[in-house]
Amino acid sequence: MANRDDDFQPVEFAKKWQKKWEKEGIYKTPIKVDPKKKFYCLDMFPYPSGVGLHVGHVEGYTATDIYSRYMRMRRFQVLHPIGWDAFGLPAENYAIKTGIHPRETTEKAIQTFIEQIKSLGLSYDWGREIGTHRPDYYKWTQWFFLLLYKKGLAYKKTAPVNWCPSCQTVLANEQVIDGKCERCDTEVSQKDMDQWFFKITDYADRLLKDLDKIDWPESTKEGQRNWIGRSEGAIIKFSIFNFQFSNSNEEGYVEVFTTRPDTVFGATYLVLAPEHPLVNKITTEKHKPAVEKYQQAAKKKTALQRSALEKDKTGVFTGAYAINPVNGKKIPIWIADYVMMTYGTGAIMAVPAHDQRDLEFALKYGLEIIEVVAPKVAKYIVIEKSLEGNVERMLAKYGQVRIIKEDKDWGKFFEVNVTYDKEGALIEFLKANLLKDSEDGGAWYADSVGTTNKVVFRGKVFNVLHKQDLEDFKEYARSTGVPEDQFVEPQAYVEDGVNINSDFLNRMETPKTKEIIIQWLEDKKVGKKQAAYKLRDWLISRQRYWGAPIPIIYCTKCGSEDKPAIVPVPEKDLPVKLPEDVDFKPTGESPLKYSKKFHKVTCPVCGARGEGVVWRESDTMDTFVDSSWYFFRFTDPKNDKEFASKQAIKTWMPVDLYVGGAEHTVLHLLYSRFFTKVLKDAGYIDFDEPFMKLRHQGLILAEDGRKMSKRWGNVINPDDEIKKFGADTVRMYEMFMGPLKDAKPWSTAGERGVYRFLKKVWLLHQKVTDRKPDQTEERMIHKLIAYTSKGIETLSMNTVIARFMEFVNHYSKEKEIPLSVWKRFLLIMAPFAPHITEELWNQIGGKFSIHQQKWPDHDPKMIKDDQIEIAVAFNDKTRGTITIEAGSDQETVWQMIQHQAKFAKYITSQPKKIIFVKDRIINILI
RNA sequence: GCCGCGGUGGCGGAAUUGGCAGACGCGCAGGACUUAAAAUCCUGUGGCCGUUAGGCUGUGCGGGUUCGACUCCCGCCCGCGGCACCA
Repeated sequence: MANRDDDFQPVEFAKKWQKKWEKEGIYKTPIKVDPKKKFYCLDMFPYPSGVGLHVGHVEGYTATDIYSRYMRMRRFQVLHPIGWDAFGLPAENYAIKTGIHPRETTEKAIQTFIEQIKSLGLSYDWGREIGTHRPDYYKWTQWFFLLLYKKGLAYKKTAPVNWCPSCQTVLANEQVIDGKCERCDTEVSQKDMDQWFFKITDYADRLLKDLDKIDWPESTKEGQRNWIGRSEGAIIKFSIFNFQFSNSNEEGYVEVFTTRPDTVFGATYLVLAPEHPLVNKITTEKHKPAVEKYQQAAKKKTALQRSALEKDKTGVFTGAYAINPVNGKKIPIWIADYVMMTYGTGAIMAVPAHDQRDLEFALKYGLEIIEVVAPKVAKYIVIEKSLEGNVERMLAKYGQVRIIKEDKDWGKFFEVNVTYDKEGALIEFLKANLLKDSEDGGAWYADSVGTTNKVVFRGKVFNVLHKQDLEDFKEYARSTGVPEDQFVEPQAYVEDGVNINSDFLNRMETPKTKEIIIQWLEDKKVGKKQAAYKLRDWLISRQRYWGAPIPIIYCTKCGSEDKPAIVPVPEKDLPVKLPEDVDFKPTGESPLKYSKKFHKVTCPVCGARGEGVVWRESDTMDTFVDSSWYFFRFTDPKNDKEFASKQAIKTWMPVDLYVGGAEHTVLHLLYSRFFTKVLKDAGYIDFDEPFMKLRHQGLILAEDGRKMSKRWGNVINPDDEIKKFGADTVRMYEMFMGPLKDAKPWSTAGERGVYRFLKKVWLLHQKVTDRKPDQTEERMIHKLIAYTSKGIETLSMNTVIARFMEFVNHYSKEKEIPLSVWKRFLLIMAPFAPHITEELWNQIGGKFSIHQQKWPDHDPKMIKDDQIEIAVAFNDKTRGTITIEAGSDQETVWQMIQHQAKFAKYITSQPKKIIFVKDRIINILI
């Protein structure tokens, strides 16, 4: 049969084969699995949005599809499932607008997704499809909640939460971006509410440590590390001057967390967060009004105001004092909103000389500044014209001198590196010998990177240790006509160094000092070593309808009217189904609250019932709870006795390859790891990381280089592309665009190029012959097989496709292609372009299906050439190439070169030296 | 500010991890086929000089190591992503 241009109907035969694949069920997950040959290849399951599949989905899904198909051909048993992360706000918001039930819109969207995915020829096992919104799924989401509750990892507390006034719901910290709701960009405010939390903080250390054992992108691991935010330090107790807790005889104290216990001698005041519970107890009568006013104001501030944009530090004095445990010094206690209640102990010891924030605060309010760490070496910059005589020689007495630049007006600029013990002498010397106020700028300055609280200017040294000093300095500088923007603002010295003004710590160097002071604090029982984390417990309550209900019942009979007992729904009563009789309008409370049916319940413990006596929790769970365990469900999706059987989990987990967008760096990936660890501790599984190997797909940008967006009208819809060029083109083009992880712009012209390539493949069929391949051809296909295998395994599909193109270009120029070579080529291209290869396989009488064939072998011996072309360089410049026998030695190659006329002109004399790298290069130095 | 990633032709991107920079594709230019267009095929294509042979130069910038650097080291510049008053 002669394939011609006109016969190339990729869209048509794609449909034909898709139908046949489905009918024959060739992508069903195998039942008998050899544990050593299992492969779990997972995509991040999509939220079934009404817009349908995006080209970004196609990229990730194609990559895992190729991988799965390849592994199947390598005779691995592959689990490659898909499902729907179906709960969530968009469907509910749509319901609020239109009154259409979220389940209806969601199921419809799922149908669209299924059709789209099928039209791409992705090899999912549809028998394992799951949806988080279906009761047989969320039954187990609720089961997980109960498991966490049983293990003491789910708890309820009143807490200030992030409240989005527009979505009328609580947000997790992770969902607040720059103080705004990640979904609607509305500014988030603080609100006290009764909320359910998962105690992920219990797992902070393990979540951090276990990152070392998984193969994930470094950036993603780093993202998680930052999010967990572990810092080593100490807790130090400062007793409160003349104060006792009212309910005991114990002396009152404040605990602070610090990462710099070595600077404790420089602690000149304490700062508590405005909402710190001690504040009201210690504030003196005189200061109460100001303190309360400040607390009120702080409470009103949004997260946005309180953080980044609010640079100016504010605070008020409480009237109370604390005692610094290392020197007995009486220091004031302030409150300020630059201290967060949610981190550390909600209180700090302020060391203004060595913390930028404390320094700004201290300068503003005139608080004491004591330097306790000096840099081992300070840098001073002195200008030549500011001194008389040999400046370099004079300065050399005080430290290492280096010329950093020369200026025709000012002369040389010297940098003096002075050790801390000589710094005082240098300053004295400069004070005494500087030319003062001379017209041409007898000025000099010191930019002492270390002790920058000193500003040295025109022969005067300003020790900016107090607010007044700074003002004095500015005043003086201004009077000399220096523009305001030239002023050096004092910088706290935050680096390591040598302790000064620190009694028994003096002359010790920083990392060591920390150990010593911590030991001292522990001995005196006024402090201890401690790590602090940025990670906070995971708030999972949502005042929303379209989510899994929290399986909790409140009973006033088991508890009391004031404090109803929390009664978990017994497992046998799961799932707690979403009620139908609801109104979707957001009120700030869950719509479930207004469902009569839903609320009517009998206490499973005491059997009490009745309105206001027994009722259900009406909040639903954050959708991230649904997606924190779905990968387990895929191993056993129909099980109604367990979330998944031990056997199924043992067979398939952990996931061998997980591909998805980088936007889930912290949320989903961290929560899934947390759930996995909880399951391990509860004895359900025996591993503690769910995803062994993770890769991200990059963003696909529009043709104009911008993000695809309805607003710009530059969105590429995969459906349109499939209709125009066929699924194989779309798949292969997306793989050919560039490395999977990179962001890259779409190019319709580039897509056409891939289409042309596939057409060439199609036409190659005419040239198939029974002739046996010769040695060169045999080598070529062996190399291609080896390259393709490796390329798929490293997910560098783009270079594999480039090799395919080279191969096809080669045979397009030949008269014929041997059948045995052609067959193997079709086999290795099958994972990339499943439809066209199936069609061509069929045309040469191959057994159905090509996708069930074995991956062709390659002989490692065959991929090494025996004739090799190497570069010939003279004096480092490549002047040509020479074909040699593989493994030839230097002498042989050199002889050959001397016999070739084209190199003769370069050989002007005996070589001084010859550099020879076997089978690579020969470089002759003349 | 801190952390992470990156910077190679007109464009997307290759480069066996220190050994012929620019594979493959797009675009562009010239040519073939055609009444014409599309499709297809052939040739060329980093820059500069040269009619050719060839020469010089070239991987963000400045240094260094090396026979040899896109690749390793030091110092910068720019872009992207994340975190951000975290003590």
